Amino acid sequence: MSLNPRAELLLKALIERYIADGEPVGSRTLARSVGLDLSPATIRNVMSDLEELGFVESPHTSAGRVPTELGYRFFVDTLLKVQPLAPGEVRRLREEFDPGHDPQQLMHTASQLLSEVSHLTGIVMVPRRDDQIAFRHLDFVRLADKRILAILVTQDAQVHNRILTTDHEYSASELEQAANYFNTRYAGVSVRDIKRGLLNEMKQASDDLSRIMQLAIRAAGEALEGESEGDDLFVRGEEKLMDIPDLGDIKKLRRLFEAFNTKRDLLHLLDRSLRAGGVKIFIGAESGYDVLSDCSVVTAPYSIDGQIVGTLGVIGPTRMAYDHVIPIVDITARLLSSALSVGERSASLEKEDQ
Amino acid sequence: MSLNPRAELLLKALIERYIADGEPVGSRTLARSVGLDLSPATIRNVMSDLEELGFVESPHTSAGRVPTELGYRFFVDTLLKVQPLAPGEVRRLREEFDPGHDPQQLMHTASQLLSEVSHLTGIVMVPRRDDQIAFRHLDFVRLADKRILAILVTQDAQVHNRILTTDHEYSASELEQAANYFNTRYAGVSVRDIKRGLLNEMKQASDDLSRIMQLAIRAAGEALEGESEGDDLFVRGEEKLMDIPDLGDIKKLRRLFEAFNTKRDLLHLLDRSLRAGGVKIFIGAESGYDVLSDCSVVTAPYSIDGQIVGTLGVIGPTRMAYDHVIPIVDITARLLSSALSVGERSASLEKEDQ
DNA sequence: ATTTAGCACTCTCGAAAAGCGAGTGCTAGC
DNA sequence: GCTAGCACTCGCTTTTCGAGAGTGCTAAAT
Repeated sequence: MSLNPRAELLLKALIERYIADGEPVGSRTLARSVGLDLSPATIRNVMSDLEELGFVESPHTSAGRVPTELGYRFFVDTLLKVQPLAPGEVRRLREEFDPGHDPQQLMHTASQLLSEVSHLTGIVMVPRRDDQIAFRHLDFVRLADKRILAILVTQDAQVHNRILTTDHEYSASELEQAANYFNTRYAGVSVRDIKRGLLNEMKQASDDLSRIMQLAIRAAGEALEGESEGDDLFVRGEEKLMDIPDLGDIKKLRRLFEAFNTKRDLLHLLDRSLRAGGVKIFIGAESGYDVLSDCSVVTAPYSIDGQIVGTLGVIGPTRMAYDHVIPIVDITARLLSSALSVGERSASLEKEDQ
Repeated sequence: MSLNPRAELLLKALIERYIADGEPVGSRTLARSVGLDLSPATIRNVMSDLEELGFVESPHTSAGRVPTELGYRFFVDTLLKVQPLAPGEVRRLREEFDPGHDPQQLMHTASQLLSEVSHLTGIVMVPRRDDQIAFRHLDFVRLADKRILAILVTQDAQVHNRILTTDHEYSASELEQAANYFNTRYAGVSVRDIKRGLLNEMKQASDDLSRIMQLAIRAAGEALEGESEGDDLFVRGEEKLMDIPDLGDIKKLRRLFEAFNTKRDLLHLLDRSLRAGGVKIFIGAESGYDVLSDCSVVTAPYSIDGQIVGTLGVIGPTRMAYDHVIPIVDITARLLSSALSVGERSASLEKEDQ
């Protein structure tokens, strides 16, 4: 679907104006704000066409025009020129990402920064895909009788832990032995492969060893899975959503906040955008979740050592400054990737983020 | 300050009614709802007295009466009879506290339950007082060059971790040696004492050992302190606050949500109620934080093996069902204490919670 | 064929006005 | 000390009205 250049220009001007002011844009205003020397009447004719095509609509007979979701979509796809970030903001972001921190902390930082810099709600999905995360280190700590604390460190330096209750009492040296065996044997192997490998192994192994290894496999499995509820999503700056006037209606807002606590829908959405590389934008109902119906979500995947492991982004009103938000999300994803990657700094960042 | 019995009865009836309906209570309504056979006019006279004393007020000339903060205070202090919890709710709470879980998870559960059962916002403060928490186990994991992951387990089976960047490269065996030394020597000692002890020790020790121990002290110190921002407070069910009609004004609500993210004020408040044992109630401005001006906070401390370590509670409208909320907070605190205590089950719970 | 000027029309928003209902305070009588 | 009655006060809702903004249409101009 293509538009004549003048119509495009006007649509662009209208959307930018609407994003800036939040009020329906009338023909006179638009005539003045756009460079072309056209009378309001002409503009009205063009608007009429745009309305026909579904790009704009008017809230009521005598208000100006407002972009529809389709209009926004066309805008971000073909009209939008993203603004380079202010150097100050880039510096700010870069400084806050201290690669010396552990992943949890980095993701926390990321969500916080996304929120602060964009003035929207920042979200970071924590990776929890056992096929992509490699095992690094396992450690047992004896608690009371038959209760053992299993600590599992993954390649990304993330620490998972879980209390196991066993039916047999293990000695400290037994535990140490099991941990050692496990550590030397499985370092660097993906968690999923370990699970498979262990299943085989247990069939062959002697009874005694097998019992301890059974423990180890439980530790590995449960430490990762048990957490799935809880620490899998960072959300910061939820309160910023209260500034969205379209959500004046508290009911909607409440449902949105419930969604933050349930997390399920949000995780699905982020998971969807995991597959597609690069910045992805969901406008209003496009997300498919009607809690997000008046919101847009801008996401970007982030990676560890080149492998995509999670998604981050922001949630805000459909009427957001996409040209500003997109680079923020983009750069934050890169910075996080780079800080998480234990290897050398990602070269792509150095090249592109100025 | 004492009231004649009839006035007390009426005040009690008025507050209960107001808590139930949320609307100013007029003399006729009150006359009907209270058992006494009095005419509205008589009630009006009593109300006039109560208003004089500052227990009630009317929003405007011709509305019913509404309790003041002083009224609520008098109510909870001397008129309130707490309702025993419904057996179903007690069972529900008890079942959810699986002592097999780790502390983080238990606290998460606690905040979730507080919110669900009370229909208010649940908060749990995570203890982080280094003088009360004993050291249990330390472990180092080598990451890339000069980056070491320190994992510290405290007596309550809480796992803390931190990435240290060192200026010297340590071998795996050096690290193991340091951890071993530390573990055998300091098991059971409070974290604060370890810090002090180490300072002395480092002056005497040889250079080589001292360097490794320096690492250990950094690990111990930073692992605990580095977390102070982030995981120190669980808040669940914030969205329930949106149902408070007194906060219809979004501005106030927004400030409140900001307070949840800042956490500072909330932590102070919870810290204050740490000292006083038992359930503590802050009504409106009593908390001293004006974000909480239209809210009440009901808190109770919880303990590990008999020693108070943290506080939990709920935040809701001043107009909340105190008789119901108080036992919820009370029992949740006990159940959490009991689940956290690695020793035998706390006897006090068994006795009192029915 | 496109653009423009003019004009009648529609609709929202805010202020002002009116009516309703709930509840009070007061006074006089029981 | 309690109650009945009554005038009065407010807040809330609905209505009315006018102003303002912006549109669509038509007819003229380029």
